[in-house]
Parts: sequence; C-alpha cells; structure tokens
Amino acid sequence: MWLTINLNSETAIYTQIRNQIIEGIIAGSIKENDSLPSVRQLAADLGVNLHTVNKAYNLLKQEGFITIHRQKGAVINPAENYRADQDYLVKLSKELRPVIAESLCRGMTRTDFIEAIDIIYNEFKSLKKEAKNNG
Amino acid sequence: MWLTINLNSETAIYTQIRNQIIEGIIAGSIKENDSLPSVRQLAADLGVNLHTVNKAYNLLKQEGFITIHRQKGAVINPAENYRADQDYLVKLSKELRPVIAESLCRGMTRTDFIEAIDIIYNEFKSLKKEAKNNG
Amino acid sequence: MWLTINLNSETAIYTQIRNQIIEGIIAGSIKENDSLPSVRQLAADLGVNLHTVNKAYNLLKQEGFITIHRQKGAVINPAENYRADQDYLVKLSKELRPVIAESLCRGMTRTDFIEAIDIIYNEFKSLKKEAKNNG
Amino acid sequence: MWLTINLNSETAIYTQIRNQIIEGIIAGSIKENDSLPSVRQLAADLGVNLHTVNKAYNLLKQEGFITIHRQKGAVINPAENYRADQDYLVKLSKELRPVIAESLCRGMTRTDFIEAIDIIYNEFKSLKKEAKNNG
DNA sequence: GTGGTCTAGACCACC
DNA sequence: GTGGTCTAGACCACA
Repeated sequence: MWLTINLNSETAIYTQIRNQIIEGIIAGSIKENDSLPSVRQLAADLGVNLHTVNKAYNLLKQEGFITIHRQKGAVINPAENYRADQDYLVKLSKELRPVIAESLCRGMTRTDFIEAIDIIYNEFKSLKKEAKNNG
Repeated sequence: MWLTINLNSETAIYTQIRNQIIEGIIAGSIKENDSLPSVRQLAADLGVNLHTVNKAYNLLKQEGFITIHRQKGAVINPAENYRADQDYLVKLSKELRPVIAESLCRGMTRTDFIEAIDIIYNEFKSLKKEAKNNG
Repeated sequence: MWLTINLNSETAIYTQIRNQIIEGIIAGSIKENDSLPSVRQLAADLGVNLHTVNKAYNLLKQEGFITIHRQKGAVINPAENYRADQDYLVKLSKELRPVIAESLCRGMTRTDFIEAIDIIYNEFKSLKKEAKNNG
Repeated sequence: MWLTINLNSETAIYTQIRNQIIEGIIAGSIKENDSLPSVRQLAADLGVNLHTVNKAYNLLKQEGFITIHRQKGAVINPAENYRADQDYLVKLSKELRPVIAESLCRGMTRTDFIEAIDIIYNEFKSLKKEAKNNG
C-alpha cells in the first residue's frame, strides 16, 4: 500500500489517511470503482487502530468520495459525486481565509502566494506522471 | 471592539482571536506599536475566560506578531519582525497542500482556485479601505 | 520517578520540571525516543496540577526537545533537533552576561568563574556515570 | 546618564537598572563613593515609575553594592563590601546549572561554552578601556 | 487511555 | 492596573 503516515505529525492520523487517499485519486493511482483495502487490512498495514481507519473512511464517505458496501468494502465514487459545489466553495473559503491573512500579514503579495501554490500544483503533476508510468 | 467570536465554531476560540487580530493588522485597523486590549478587558468584552485570551496572545507573541509588556500589555510589532521566511514557507506549503489536493480532486482547476483566493484578496482590500475611512 | 520539585523555590514549577528533564537527557537517564510520563501521571506523582506539567511539556516541545504524540504522550527527540544554533547562542549570551558581570563586580576572575562552572560539569559527569550504572 | 532600558525586554525593568549599574561598576564608569542619581532623577531620565527605580536601588543595597544615605542618596560601596562569599557561590551555581545543562543538552562542549563566556569577558574589557578614555 | 481546550477563581510580581 | 503562575474541575477529540 502506498500510504505512509507520520505518527509525529501534528495532523491527526485519520486526517492523514483521508488526505493521502485524496492525493491517490488525483494522482490516478486509485480510480473510480477501485476498492480501497478493508479497514482491518489497512489498519494492520499502517499499524494503527481499526477505529482510526474507520474514521477516515467515514469521513471520505461523508464527503462523497467513497461508498461503503457491505461486501465490496470501500469503493471510489465517480467524480460527479463530489464535484465542487457551493457548500464546498464556502468551506474552502473558510479554510483559505486565515492562511491568506497570515501570508499577507507576513508581507507576501498575491504573486508570492500564487508562486507558493504553483509549487504544489507542480508536485501533483509529477505525481500524476509517475503513477501513469507505474500503472 | 472589532472582534467577534463564534462559540459554536469548530475553530478553537483562541485561534479565532489570533486570526482576527492578524486580519486587523492587514486591514490596518491595528498598526505597529498599537496596544491590544488587556487580557482581562478583551476576555470580558468577548465573554470568554482570560486564560483563553492569554493563550491567543502568547501564540501571537510566539509567532512574532506582538510583544507582551508587563505594563502596556500586548503591542503590535513592526512588520520586519514577522516577515515570511523559509520556515514559514514550509509551514504554508504544508497547510495548503491538502486544501489544493481536495480542490483538484473535486474538479477545480488552478484557475478556479485562484478565482477563489481572489475573492478573499478582494475582501481584505475592502476591509483595508473601510478601516482607512474609519480611522 | 527521578523528578523532584521544590514548591518553595523562586523558580516556577513548570521551569523546574523543564530543567530536570533536560538534566535527565544529559545524564542519559532518558534517551532519544523514550517516552516521558503522561501529563496526568507526572502531575499526580509530583502532586501538582496537570496544567503545570502540560506547560512544561509544551515549553520543551517548543524548544525542540520533545515531540508530543496524541497516543504515546511526550517523546524525546533525536539530538539533531535541538543542536545549538545561532539563535541559541544569542539567548545564551543574554543569560550569561549579567551573571558574569556580577561575578566580576564581586571580584571573581575568569579563572574563578571557570572553576565554578567546572564544579557543575563534574556534577553532570557523575550523574551520567550513575545513570549508566543503574540503566 | 549612561543607562538605557528596553521596555520590550523580557527582563523586568528594575532588573535591567540593577544589571546596568553593576556593569557600570565593573567598567569603572562609576566608582567607590560615587553617588548614583536620585531615585526621582533617574526615574524621570528613564521615563519609568519611581517605584521601579526604588526597587532596583533596594535590591543593590540588599546585595551590598550600595548604601542609601538620607542626604547623599545612593552611594557605591567599597568593593570589600560585596566580595564573592560562600552564599554568593551557591547562588551563582544555582543560576549557572540550568544554563550549562541546556548547553550540554544542545551539544555544546565545555570548550564551546568557555568560548561563549570569553566573548562576554572581552566585551567587558572593551567597556573598561572605553570608560577609561572617556573619564 | 492520551492530550487539547475552556472555565473559574486565586495569589504574586511588576509598574 | 498589568501579565504570570497555579489550582481544580469539566468536556471533547483522538487512538
């Protein structure tokens, strides 16, 4: 499994799992209709508690990214199920506002900020290529 | 007082206080060498415990935004004290990465994302104008 | 537990805890990746409030000595995380200056002063040996 | 007056005053039997409260550095009055111990530490020369 | 079980 | 008056 979690991180483990699965989707290493490992399996692989993985999956389900079947386990939904909608834009704005505020306060211009996000966009582009070559 | 906090928010109260003070700095409603209200005063105004305000102030102090005086209370530092440095850029990147990942996953392009941040930049620009007219 | 605090001391309790943990590290009685007792546990052992221990741990975290895990509690960082850097040397100099000034004023030479610090160095050497024999 | 205090410093103002007077003694810019400015005068010069200067003077008196006369005000004592004694050595050791502990913990050797104190000794030597030329 | 947050109320040092 | 420290007791998120 391509997931790696950092126990020392400030970020909650279940959040790290959720974030990496989302990154897996955009990289293309997991696709629509793919199954995620079972809760039990993933928990064992990562050496974390069942509840933790469960919480991550439930969060992803609630956010529309996956559907949890009794038999097939967790399955990636088609992209239509979680297209950015108005609610998401509001949530996104709430997340970004304090981050942008701090960057402004620390003297970063809009251009500096976009430079920072472009580095991240490029990382994701590389990930995508890599996954393509491997898959 | 220009601070308003939301007791029901997911965001910790002390974080809300911190964030709004940062917004106050970029809006220009508080400036270099201005004093913030005393912890007791602000706590009373907001209807929260003094320790909560104290924690917010200590966080701001640790981040370089303010200096805490024994007599004058908390004072805004000159901007040089908290200019974006390498450490901050790393922190910023860590904050932005999962946010950008989710937006990509939900089908937002880089252009859509920049549109979202521009709305926030415009809000801050309006705040700045407003504060200028009031001050 | 190897920690002893003095409630009557001028030094704040949380500072005493911090200092003794640092001494524990240099003595070798706690090592890289060792866990410290939980805040509740240590607070109970020392007969102080859990917030006081919490403050000490947070200070140590901020100084780079420990990492605070959600599950495992506080863990000693590898020494690389808190090697003396320029900032520390400045802080050290600020601490030492008035101490050296007073010693000079009271007629102590540099040699007298080094004699005084050597007594301390020898104490730490003994502590280290002791810990080695016990561990 | 050669005293300069920093209101932003972590160090209490009365402690800064006390420290600088001690530095003045070792530099030779104030000598045995010299009078310090009156409490009122110094407070006015520094722009601080009377009580603050008073506290500094009382501390210096208690430590043996000065005598407070009704008429002549505060007068520097002869050096014999405050020679390092056993009590002072104990106090010094208590001050130095946590400082040395931290430096050790951060990987500084005894040699590194002595290098750091020598920088300070040299600063004081320069101060002394300077004061000699001016006086 | 762990730490994180918040409240309430106290005393002290500093100014 | 200011912030700094400490206590006591509560609830929540995370694992």
